[in-house]
Amino acid sequence: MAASSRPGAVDKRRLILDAAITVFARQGFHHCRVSDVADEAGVAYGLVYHYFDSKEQMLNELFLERWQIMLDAIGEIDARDELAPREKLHEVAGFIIDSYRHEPDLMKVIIVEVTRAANSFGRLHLEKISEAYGGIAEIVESARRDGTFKQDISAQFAAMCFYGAIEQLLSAWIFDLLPQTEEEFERAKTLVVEAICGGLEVSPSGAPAVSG
Amino acid sequence: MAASSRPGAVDKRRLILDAAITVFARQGFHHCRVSDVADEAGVAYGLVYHYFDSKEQMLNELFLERWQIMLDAIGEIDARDELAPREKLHEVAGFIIDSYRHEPDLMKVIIVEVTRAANSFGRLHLEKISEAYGGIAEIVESARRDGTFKQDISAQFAAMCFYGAIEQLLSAWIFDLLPQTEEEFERAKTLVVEAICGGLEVSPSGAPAVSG
DNA sequence: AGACTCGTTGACTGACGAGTCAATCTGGCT
DNA sequence: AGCCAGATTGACTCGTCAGTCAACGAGTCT
Repeated sequence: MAASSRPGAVDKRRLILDAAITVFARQGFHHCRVSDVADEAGVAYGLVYHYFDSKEQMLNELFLERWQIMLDAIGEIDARDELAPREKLHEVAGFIIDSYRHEPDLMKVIIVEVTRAANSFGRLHLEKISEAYGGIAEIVESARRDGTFKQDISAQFAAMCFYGAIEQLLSAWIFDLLPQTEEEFERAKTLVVEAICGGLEVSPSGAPAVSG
Repeated sequence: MAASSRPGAVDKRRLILDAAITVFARQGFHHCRVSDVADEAGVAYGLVYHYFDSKEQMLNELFLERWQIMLDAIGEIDARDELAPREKLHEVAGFIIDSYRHEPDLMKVIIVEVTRAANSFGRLHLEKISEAYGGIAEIVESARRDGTFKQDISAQFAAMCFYGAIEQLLSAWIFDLLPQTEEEFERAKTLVVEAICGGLEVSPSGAPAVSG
């Protein structure tokens, strides 16, 4: 595509996309100007339109690029037969949480401007977003089949609860409502799975978790 | 305040606010014009500014009005000592789900444009939003104290998971990803509590849930 | 050197839409 | 009737900003 001609040259396209992440995360997609992105990238206004058709297309591309990586990850995790259902969900939670840990701005943009924007932008990507729910649902479904998970909670429903819990955690971090330390991120991976799979209540007859 | 003079007259302020709910829900806050709201209300453009300072103030008011009702409801539920923790959470989930059932447009606006809009608008109301998490956390906290809920999952954390699961369900309904029938709404109330309190996994030693 | 291509520039345009305001209406009161 | 206060109207202003475009630069090839 672009900038493939001179090898030494910086990939301006990538540069602009990265600047967009920073600006969208800081000011929000609606409250920033294209010129803010150009300034952040240290590039002329017009160059943005040399590489992208519109402001939306940038957001578009940021979302699709990252979301596909997540979809692939979920698919791979589901395929690992050696893992128990709870372990699979732990891997999924871990992947999403690590995504936020390593690229908080990008995840913030994706969640705030796309995933949670039911009107306007998110609608376009509803299908892609749903694929993630579907991937998680498959993990749950196979756990229901082998008797590990309860029958009376549908896989789709369970997937929503699980994903919703994780996204709420990310939101809480984004909002600075929960502490963001390395330990907290690690603890969260285990706890969110424990909360959803094992439940908040202590085991009925006082049995100390799974012993077999 | 306004229109209290002539008793027979329609409360135009309320009329405009209701129109705003419809328009914001349909087109999204950012993608609608103030004139759309005026048209929907069957009122002149200028009248909107007679009753409200700005477009944002309308959203502001819609959110605060409804959210306060929810905060009060959560407080009252928490105060009912005759209820077990799980029953309290069932009441909370029920209240939120019924809110959506009875006023889907309003809840859609609140969730999409305020609650889930970390940048821009939501930031202003972070404190109010957090109060809800705090209210749910208190229910969880008392359950931890009396030994019903696990010690190793903090109340704040648990509250996030619980609220996140519910909000994701509402989102799924808003997006038309899950069926919206009376039965589904009722089932969801029980299932979301079952998922979070009891967990997705079947009870360890095969004990058939809480029998007491 | 001259010509050609593609990256780069930033001033400019054109549309859009939030918010203003002077004029008009309505109904009550004296 | 004449006056007043508050409701109602909608044309207009004015700033903002997405997107355009003509010009410029920097390599490359002949």
